[in-house]
Amino acid sequence: MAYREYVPDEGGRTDRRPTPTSCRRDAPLSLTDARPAPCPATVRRRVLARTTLFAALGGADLVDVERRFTARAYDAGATVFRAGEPALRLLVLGAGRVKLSQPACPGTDVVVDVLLPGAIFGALPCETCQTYNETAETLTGCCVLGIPSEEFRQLLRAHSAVAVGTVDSLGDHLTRARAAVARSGADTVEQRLAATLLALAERAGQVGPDMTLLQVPLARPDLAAMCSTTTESVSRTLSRWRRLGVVEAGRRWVGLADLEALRAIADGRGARRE
Amino acid sequence: MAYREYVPDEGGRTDRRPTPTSCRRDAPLSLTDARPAPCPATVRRRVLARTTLFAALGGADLVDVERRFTARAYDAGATVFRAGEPALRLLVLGAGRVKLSQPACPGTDVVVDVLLPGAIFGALPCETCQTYNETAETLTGCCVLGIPSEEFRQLLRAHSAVAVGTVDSLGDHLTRARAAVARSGADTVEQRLAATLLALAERAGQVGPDMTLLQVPLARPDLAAMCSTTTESVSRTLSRWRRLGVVEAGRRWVGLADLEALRAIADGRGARRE
DNA sequence: CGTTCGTTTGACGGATATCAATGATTGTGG
DNA sequence: CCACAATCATTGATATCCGTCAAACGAACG
Repeated sequence: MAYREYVPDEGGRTDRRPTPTSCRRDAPLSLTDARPAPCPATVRRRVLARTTLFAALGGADLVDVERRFTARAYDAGATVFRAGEPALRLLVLGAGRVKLSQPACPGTDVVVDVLLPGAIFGALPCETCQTYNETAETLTGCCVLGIPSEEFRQLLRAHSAVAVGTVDSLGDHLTRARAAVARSGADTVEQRLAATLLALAERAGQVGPDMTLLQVPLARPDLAAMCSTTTESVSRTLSRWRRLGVVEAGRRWVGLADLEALRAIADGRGARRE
Repeated sequence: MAYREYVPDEGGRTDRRPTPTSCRRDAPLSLTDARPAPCPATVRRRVLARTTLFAALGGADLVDVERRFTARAYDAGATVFRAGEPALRLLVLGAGRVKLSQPACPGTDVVVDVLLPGAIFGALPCETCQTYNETAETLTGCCVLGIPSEEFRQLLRAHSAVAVGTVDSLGDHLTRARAAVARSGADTVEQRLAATLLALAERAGQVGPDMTLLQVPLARPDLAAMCSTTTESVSRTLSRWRRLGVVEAGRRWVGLADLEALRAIADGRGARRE
């Protein structure tokens, strides 16, 4: 993992015992209620230092780089930018979770990625990107660092370490995006959803005694938009898996109880027997 | 477009008149029969100079960079590397067309991108890429330039212009990959196929008097693997569109006759009436 | 001329999108 | 503190797109 959370995890809140009166559980995520984190300079520097982007940067350079970024805090559910708006700033996610979605057929959006702290997004340096290609919405309270895209290009040229870091970061994003394309090729909803959840667990899974909890507060429509399916199908599938003991899930959270079974499902072997 | 073909287009062969005895036409692509192009040093340099990667590089630097690359020619249908093999070399496509595919559910591959000259592929610089994530196969005769990935990292650090170019190139690839994710979210095969063809036309469309010819020799299974569907569905859809006068298509080639209609289809308005 | 590959077309069944209604949870304002 | 609204999640019934199986056809190649 390129980056470890700097926000205290509020450890205690992870006590999930089954509420007897309900098949659901209290949302066990430690992120759901994260308030918009303020980003003082020292925190900013720590955040940047941990990103793939600026990992290779020395102390003095880091300060120089940090100075150019401005920070902004967002509530959960806020829109950072919208697809089609002029792309002015390159952003680095300091804390929280952000989802990137693109409009597909009018009316439906597809979630192309979920970002963890350290990710770069917004006005990526590329040839013909005058406008944002995606819409960025916060899934939790977030701290976002930003820099005018022009200025970032200067940084690239000035600090070769930044350029190398950016290359690495973009390489990761590209790898992940292509994996998403491959995932979306699976023919059944079961396979796509299983693969999507496993990929999320890889990046944002909090391993617990009886399940791996996805530290991303995704609602059913979000999951649907990641799997090219509908809210209802996601719900049905999760219910079925819950009955089989493969996952646990509630309002805006999912935990993976049986990773091996999910892998089997993703590969087209196993599951489904109603 | 970041790059213009350096292989002579053999212009004359584009005379496609409808063969009366058949609904198909002679393959009108000027690439299908491209023999594996030899890549002498001067050509190599010209190729590299035109890529986004090395666009900003000065003359002396360019020579230095070029010297480190080795060239190799491939026949059409050759495998450059396979997913899972140790990722040793970063490659730059000099001439021809390459498709990248990832194994999805066992047995089915998904085409995650089609590469044009100038594209980088293979061992992309990213954090944890020990093995190739995709399989690269040539769709035409190709000239491929390669460099050990370690050596490329040195290049990145040594020439900041290379690093900036790489960032731009990766940004383009990422943009395209995310667009592919969004495309694959459309629910009907018609929409996905239309969007895919339009995206291809944008990059590799040769505009003619009565249609835009896709200069990529994609077979039906290839198109199917780009749209997450089956050969049969692609064939049926193309046949329907052919009857409506929206496209023309034959063995390993597709021409778009009515772009506006295709856009309407991709957006979920229009088409289908058998 | 025969073989092979790429493509086309048909028939059928199943997975899933769609429509619709209910239930659970959260937050708000009285 | 409670009632209400709003959001999110679940479940059912139905229609249909499309994946699967099967077969035939045309083009290319030796």
